Amino acid sequence: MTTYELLARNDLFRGLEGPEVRALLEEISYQRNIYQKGDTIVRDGEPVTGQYILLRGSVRGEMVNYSGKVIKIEDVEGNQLLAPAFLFGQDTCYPVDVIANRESECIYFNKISFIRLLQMNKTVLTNHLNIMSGRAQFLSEKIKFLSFQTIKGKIAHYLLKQAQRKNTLTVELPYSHEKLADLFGVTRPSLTRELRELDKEKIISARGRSIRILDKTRLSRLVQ
Amino acid sequence: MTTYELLARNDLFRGLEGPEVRALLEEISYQRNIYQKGDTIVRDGEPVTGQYILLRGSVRGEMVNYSGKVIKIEDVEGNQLLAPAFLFGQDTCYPVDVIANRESECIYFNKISFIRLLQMNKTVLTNHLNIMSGRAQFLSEKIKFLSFQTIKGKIAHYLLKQAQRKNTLTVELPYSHEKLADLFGVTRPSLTRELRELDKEKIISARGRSIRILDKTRLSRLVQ
DNA sequence: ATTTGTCTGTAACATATGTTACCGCAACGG
DNA sequence: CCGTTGCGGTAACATATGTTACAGACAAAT
Repeated sequence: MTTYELLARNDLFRGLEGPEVRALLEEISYQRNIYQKGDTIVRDGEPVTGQYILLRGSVRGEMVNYSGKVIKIEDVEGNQLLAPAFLFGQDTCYPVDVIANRESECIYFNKISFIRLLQMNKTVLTNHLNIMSGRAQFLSEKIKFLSFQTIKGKIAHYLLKQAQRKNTLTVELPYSHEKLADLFGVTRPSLTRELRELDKEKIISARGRSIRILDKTRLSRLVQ
Repeated sequence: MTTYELLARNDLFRGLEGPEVRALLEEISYQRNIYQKGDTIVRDGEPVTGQYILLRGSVRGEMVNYSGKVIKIEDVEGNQLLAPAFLFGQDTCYPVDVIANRESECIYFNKISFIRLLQMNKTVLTNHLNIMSGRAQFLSEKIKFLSFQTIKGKIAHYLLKQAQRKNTLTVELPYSHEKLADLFGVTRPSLTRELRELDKEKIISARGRSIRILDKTRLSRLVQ
């Protein structure tokens, strides 16, 4: 697949065909780079001078805190923008190291070129606004979530949202307890314990990943 | 002060003069509304169809959870965009009720007009990208903060950041323990207790709001 | 068929934090 | 001068959650 076809599948170019993407990119300067597993793509604290797009591969964001300990922040898989919310704004330094998990390919626009790109095409502009909005919405949701004090509160909130979205009382968890616990910011055994307890209290029926809401009223009361 | 002069001081129009703002707005349709104390400006769950700008006054965002309890999310004072990150993206419904704290004035662009505005002027476009980035950066910072598990970790992180910013070892807390505890997402007695303990361990010297970092190395180790 | 790894379930125990209540101090206004 | 108020400090106790470790179920790989 050509770079243009790959890019046409990226959210930034959603709605455009390969040839249109090609026409846009012919007017704009950019670089392509291939990184090997373990290569550092950007460093924590480095100024953000442009926009990277991960075409293929997988990278991770790592944060180093004052005491030198490394914390993985998140994985980014294939065909996405890296740190779309850090090219603009006051604090235009990368908040993390970005390191390739395996062989990965990136395309890079410097800031001026990227702004031109946004101005040249209305679709690209609205796509980018969508991406940034999506990011902020994701973060905002995550904060609400982290603010629910108890694990049961988080479970209740999560289940009620899922149930509401699909308009059903049975929820098939889309992740393992392990991943879900990460999402909730708690440990796996604690999450499992609380799920078991809700099951014992007959508020939900939980067997592994499949959960059925038995008593919506009591479940609702658990949301802080 | 005219509407144009007011808007010219808004971050969205930063870099433009009153007459330029006027020229832009003459080409674009918008509404002006005045709200009285207690009026609801937007409702939780309502679809976002355009962009509000709070010209003057003060509003608050309130969230109602499943169990009907009201939680204040944040205050927005004068001359700012309301929910700049929710006009685009998937989830284009307001996540909160927005209610006027006192008499307030808003200007409203529908989505189409707003996109036109962004396209008409490069300065406005980059300003808006800056606003949205700034929002995401703020949220991202907040998440990092909430993720530090222990209260001591939060204190350490906070103090080290303050100290670094002002390049000094003495920090005068800008808030009461009460407010700071809110910011940290913990209770006031707990925050005070931890501060006292750090003082006892001679890692900091804390007397009320004035704090002096005594052992930066050990303080750093507390950041998770 | 056996091994391997991943996932859920479980338990004992440690610990961080919340809850509630009270004290004393300083600032302030009547 | 004296009550009021807001704030920091403190303590006893309750509880939520983390830590660590292990066991069984199941699927994938060999």
